[in-house]
Amino acid sequence: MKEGGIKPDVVTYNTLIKGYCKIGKTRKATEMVREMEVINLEPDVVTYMTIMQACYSEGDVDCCLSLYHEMEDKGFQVPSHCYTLLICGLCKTGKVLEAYALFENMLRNGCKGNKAVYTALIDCYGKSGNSDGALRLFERMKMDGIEPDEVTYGAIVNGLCKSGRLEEALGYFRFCNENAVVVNAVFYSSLIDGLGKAGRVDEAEKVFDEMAEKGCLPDSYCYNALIDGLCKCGRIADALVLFKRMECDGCEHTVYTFTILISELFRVHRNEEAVKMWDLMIDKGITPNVACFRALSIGMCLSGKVARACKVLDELAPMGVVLETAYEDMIGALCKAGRVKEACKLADGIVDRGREIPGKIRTVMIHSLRKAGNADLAIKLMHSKIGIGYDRMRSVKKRVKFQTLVDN
DNA sequence: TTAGGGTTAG
Repeated sequence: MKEGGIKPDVVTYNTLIKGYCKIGKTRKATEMVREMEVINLEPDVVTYMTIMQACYSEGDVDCCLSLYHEMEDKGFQVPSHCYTLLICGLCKTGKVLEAYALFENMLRNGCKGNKAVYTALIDCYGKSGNSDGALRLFERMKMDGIEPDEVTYGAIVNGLCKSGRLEEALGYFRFCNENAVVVNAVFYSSLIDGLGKAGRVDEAEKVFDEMAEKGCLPDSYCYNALIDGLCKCGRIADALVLFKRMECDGCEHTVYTFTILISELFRVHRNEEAVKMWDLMIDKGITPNVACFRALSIGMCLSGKVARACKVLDELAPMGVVLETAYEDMIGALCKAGRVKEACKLADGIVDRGREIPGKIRTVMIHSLRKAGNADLAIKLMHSKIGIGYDRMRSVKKRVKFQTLVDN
């Protein structure tokens, strides 16, 4: 800064930092804080909160925590919103105990709980299987003078459904209907999913129809939950009808829709239709993920089409889709089905083509055999030279193949 | 002339 020029103050820096955060340059924003310290300009609460907000948006809870500790060390008055971000961040990552501890801190330091914090905590308790804890927080929230809304009720119902407490979930649904709490599609999808998973798909269908009547359009979550429920009850024909209707109603199919149907079609041995589903998905430009390919590859492997599964996987790479655990899933599925010979053949093929490090495939084979209850072969593999001692400079022929494990 | 949060999936 030039002598006699106007020196930037903390507000100038905060504005600049906010700008960097806005364009996603959080690191640069953090560097600005160090720059401030160099020119003896103290960052203030707004500085910290601006960066913390950016870290929160990026899902970096550790960064939020260290900023919080830095604020505490400096003796700053920690604002309520800081606790909110930390608690919500911890809840998102499933750290229910840490989140609750911070909630206690928040209250101890004179801040009041709010809707977001209570809802996040209720959701986190529910997801960790502690619905009673969630309900206790729900009561405390009301005692605290904070009115639960459709999001809070959504979290409560989702938690209850996930722990099989359907009747109580339905009770809250009735309560909302009777007390003018207009529930949203998220709420409905949790309920439809819960009913479907509990084998009460008729009721799930009723709820699905009811929501449209009430002016709440079902979204892809609702469709997928009902399609899944219909499949689980063996009503695949109805699931396929709904699959068609979904598109007609203007609701996009998702990778979840296809995964549900591909799994189910393979399960009932309608293998070619399952493969057609996959092709349809690719044609529609929907990117498969690990779980979707797992459904396809396991189905193919168990119907004797291991090479075909490998071919599909190879076709994905040029599309920019890299599925880390694809081979592990296939080897695991074959071992689980007792088809160790095919698993070994697959393992050799993967290594022969240089697709994976031999040592990794060896570990996968040992784990898969053990998991499938075939401890004898797992131990035999462990004490053998199979799959190790191979490098690219040597002839592939010298390597001991996985197949020798089951040859004699 | 600066910081703003919560719920749904195979």
